Amino acid sequence: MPKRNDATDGMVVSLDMVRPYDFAVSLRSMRSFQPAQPEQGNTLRLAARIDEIPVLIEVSQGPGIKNKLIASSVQNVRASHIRRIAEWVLFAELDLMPFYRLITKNPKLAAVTHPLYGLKPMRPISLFEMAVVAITEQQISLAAAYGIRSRLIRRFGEPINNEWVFPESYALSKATLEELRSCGLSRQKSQYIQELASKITSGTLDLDVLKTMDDDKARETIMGLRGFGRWSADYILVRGLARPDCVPIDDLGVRSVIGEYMGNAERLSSLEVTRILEPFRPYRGILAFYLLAAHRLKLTPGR
DNA sequence: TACCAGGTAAAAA
DNA sequence: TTTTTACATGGT
Repeated sequence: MPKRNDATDGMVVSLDMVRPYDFAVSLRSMRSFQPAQPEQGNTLRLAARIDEIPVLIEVSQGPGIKNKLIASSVQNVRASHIRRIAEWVLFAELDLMPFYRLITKNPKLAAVTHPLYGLKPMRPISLFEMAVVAITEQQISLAAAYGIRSRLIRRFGEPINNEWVFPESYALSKATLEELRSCGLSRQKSQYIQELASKITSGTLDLDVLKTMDDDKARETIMGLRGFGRWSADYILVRGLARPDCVPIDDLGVRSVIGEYMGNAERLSSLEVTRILEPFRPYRGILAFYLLAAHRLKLTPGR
């Protein structure tokens, strides 16, 4: 039941998460995949634009109530919007139980995933942002892509309480190619981004329809867009939509981590990864995600 | 300094 | 149809 929060004149919403869910583990896992950041505490901060207004949503555990999640905003915005965004990002509707039942048949894997009980992948607020991220990360190092995105965000995004709202498609469609290039994008990538942003702004393209498509149809749709090849399509399915059965089998990290926990400790070939994951349909993506998280969280204890 | 890093579209062969 | 090329930044 949405409530006015008198102290802040904002909105507070309790989230409806399909259990099991562990917010703390999910937050630690998500941060372990990001470049090192200043300490951010136990709160997830989501900057979004809602009804033309920049809004900061904060998600945290209700006081003393382990299973209750609270999303709040200081800005005055409809509870339904806060709920929709937070439940999308946290993957509220994902039911982990069938995955856990599947994994108990393999004691070795069950031992790896047990400490992560309740872990769900987090998804970016918008698929437009995800698509731009995919383009920036093509070919160049993640560090280089991160720098380019920082400049894009500071130039075309909006600040809200020390966070930044990722640029609207409108802002990037209006940007000149020179402006985009000055952020560090190649001529080619600037065109991809401008074209994508223009299609979305004009209403020709709605990336949210991907949410209603099965994996193959979504992949095919993304690859129909200029600038998006096989790698980018898979990247969006895995990271942007967190499809439970999707795995980036060419990814070096995935090949290493599957080898570490399910193989001979060596990095495997893409073919071997495909074969070894076969029995774990339709949760191959969740399994790969758990193994990556187990690996990352071990390497960076205390984060 | 030179090379490579979680690619892609377009040109050339 | 398959192979080659240009492209931009940051780390090593």
